[in-house]
Amino acid sequence: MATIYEVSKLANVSLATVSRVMNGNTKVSDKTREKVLSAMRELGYRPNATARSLASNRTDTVGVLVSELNGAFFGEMMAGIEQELRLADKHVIITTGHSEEEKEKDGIEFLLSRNCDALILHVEGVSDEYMIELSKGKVPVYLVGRNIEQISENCISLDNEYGGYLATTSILAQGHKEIAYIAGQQFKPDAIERFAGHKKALSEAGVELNQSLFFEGDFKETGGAAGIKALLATGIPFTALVCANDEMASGAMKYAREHGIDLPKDLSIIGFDNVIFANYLYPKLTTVEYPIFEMGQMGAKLALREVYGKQDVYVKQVFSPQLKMRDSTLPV
Amino acid sequence: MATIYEVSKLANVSLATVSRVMNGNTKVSDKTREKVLSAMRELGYRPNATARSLASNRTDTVGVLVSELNGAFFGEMMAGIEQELRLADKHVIITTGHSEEEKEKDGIEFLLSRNCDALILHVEGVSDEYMIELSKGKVPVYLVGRNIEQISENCISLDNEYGGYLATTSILAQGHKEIAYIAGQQFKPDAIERFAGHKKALSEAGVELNQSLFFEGDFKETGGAAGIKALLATGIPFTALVCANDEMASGAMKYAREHGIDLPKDLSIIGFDNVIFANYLYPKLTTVEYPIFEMGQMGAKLALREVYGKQDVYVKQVFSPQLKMRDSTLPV
DNA sequence: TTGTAGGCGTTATCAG
DNA sequence: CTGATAACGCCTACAA
Repeated sequence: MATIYEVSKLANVSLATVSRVMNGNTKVSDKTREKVLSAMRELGYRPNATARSLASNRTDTVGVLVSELNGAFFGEMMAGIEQELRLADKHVIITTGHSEEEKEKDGIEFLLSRNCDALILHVEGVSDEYMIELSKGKVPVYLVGRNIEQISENCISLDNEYGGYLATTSILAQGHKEIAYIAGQQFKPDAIERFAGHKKALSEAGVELNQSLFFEGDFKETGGAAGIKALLATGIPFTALVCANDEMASGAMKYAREHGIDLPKDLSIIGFDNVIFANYLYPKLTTVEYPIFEMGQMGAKLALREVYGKQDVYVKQVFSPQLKMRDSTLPV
Repeated sequence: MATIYEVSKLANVSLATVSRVMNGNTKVSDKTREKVLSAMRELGYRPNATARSLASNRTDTVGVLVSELNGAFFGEMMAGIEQELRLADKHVIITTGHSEEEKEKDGIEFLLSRNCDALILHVEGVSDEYMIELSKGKVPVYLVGRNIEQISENCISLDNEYGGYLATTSILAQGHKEIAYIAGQQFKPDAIERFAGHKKALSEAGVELNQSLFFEGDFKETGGAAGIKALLATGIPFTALVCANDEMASGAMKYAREHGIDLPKDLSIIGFDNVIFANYLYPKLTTVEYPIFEMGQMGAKLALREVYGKQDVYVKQVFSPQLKMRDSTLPV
């Protein structure tokens, strides 16, 4: 593989000049540039990323951590991040945290060990304090899908509480009063906030929250099925079921149908996220849209602007959820 | 950040010895090792991955290219790859090819520019010839989900034709004779092979293939909807619909239902892949299982064995699909 | 605008 | 088993 040295010899210029042509920072005369470029072509020269990193102290690599690589939600998020970064010629190195504190920390360490220029994280297990501490480190850290007051300038977040509020409000507007709820793990900020929105909507409407109709799920299909099973087992009637995400809603729908519940007539179900398959379920799932693709993009843009000095990229940091009315909810 | 140099000074040994302790290849006396290790601890030393790469000509990084980052299928594949590689302390850098020849080539270039130690690809747009040529290069290339005869020792693949055969055979076994087909893009090997299996099953059963009941989709929900729409528009009756993947099946199901078709009574639909949501559709989708998570793992293992010299890892290269009988297909 | 020279932090090759 | 020392390929003051 040709090195910069051979190029400089062939082009009859110094190493520095070749470097300048590559990087385009400094001025180089057109004639010189041409000489260099043609030498590069002739040798099929390709810069060595590693050497470049060592000398420049930049790797052009952004580390990304998500809870899971499968799952519709994270897929969209990664797609948004990758698209943006790739356009800017930055490499994405990816790893998972599985929503567990220790694994998330390991994952972050793992990314840091690679000398990433920046980190974009979707973490659910680690504490705010940990993140604040991490942010003081040398490597800039950006958070997608989570807002931490003290480092909010590094966060891209959704107003989850409002989303939860929207969901339940729409259910209430359809006249439901007996409403069950399947939540996400209550250590996850998303889950907590959505549930807070739910409670707020109820209280505003003067509807009492029935603790027996609350189930803590896990944001997965199976959790949704387990949830509705438990809720039905209470024997307490309910006409609507609010799920903290679409996966659980789909699990609940499946279970309900298998147990003779006629959807949506007997039971209205609403989800959260609006992942792609929500629209392909039957009945089509009413849900709250979480613009995670765009939020992923924004996380990437934030990094591009702050770390790589891309000026004038617009970054929106706080997103608002939106209700997607479909067929899985019906007036009581 | 402490460097190896400071460690060597504190431990009173040479750079080389510190390096040996880190890498554990060469023998170092226990006493020396302890000295070095404690010096490392004291300084909070962490090796610089970049410098290490430059000197060793290894990056401990594997480049992965998939068509899309969203999508249930690719999510599983990446999860399998990442899990395996992470366990072996290898970093995964990921990018997309969007099933287009040029973009795939760009993506591969992009990964190569990062000096990956190996590439694991799921490519659909590039030709066999291109891949064979690429394999002659310096960087080992492994293919998941595609088999190319000349480089089959680097491939992890599924017997797609058999899968297609299985699907249609199961439909025929239920007495269907009027069978429509929604295929994937006919430049993609998967799509071609599955369809070949379909034809084989038909011909074995003495059922004639009706060209008018063939539609070339795009492996996406929307393509499935467009497909069934076109098929219905022919006016030719059919009692079963074979889709080349689950996404299209789900799109077709949605469209069918919206147009008054009673599933599965009026129409049996079968998919391919067995992505997670197949089981949450209504009716639950009969499909052919594609063990892509495991295949991703195998791709990673192959790389670990061949590139990183991990002995004795067992690698299975050819997988067999399996029929998943569910509720979306019914005897005629 | 261009060239020179000293790093960047490790690994690897030799000796010892 | 351990130590010097030259790479590794490029960047970046600084000088010209």
